[in-house]
Amino acid sequence: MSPTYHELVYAVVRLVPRGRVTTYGAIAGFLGLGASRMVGWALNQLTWGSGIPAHRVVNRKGELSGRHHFSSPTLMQELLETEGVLVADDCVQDLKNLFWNPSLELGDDWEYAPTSLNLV
DNA sequence: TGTTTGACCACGG
DNA sequence: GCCGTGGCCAAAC
Repeated sequence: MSPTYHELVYAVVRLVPRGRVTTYGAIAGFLGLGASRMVGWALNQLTWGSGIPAHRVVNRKGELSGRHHFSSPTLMQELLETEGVLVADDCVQDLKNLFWNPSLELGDDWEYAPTSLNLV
């Protein structure tokens, strides 16, 4: 079964460590989607049953652009702060330091594998 | 089947 | 360094 870009995005987001954040563009570029919007759209399909830490995905400015899609507008910030990520004015502080680069951490030869979905 | 939309990004002024 | 514009690809209407 060929994975859709949703599944690719989900797999990558699940691999984001606690206390770290990544960006839509990083995921899009890493997956070679070429369209960062698709990442956001894919995450829009997420539900709390998916077990995907979507709160660790922010836009390139570090702003919590997707907070409005959570159960509560402040939930995203709460989750990040719980993981030790400083958030102020809906923006991740010290994004440059907390940024998690998929292609750098996983390597350019990383491939989607169903087993990745079993990780939490 | 064609149009619109979307949790965005890069670029130019 | 901020603002406007184009592009990007797939799903929803």
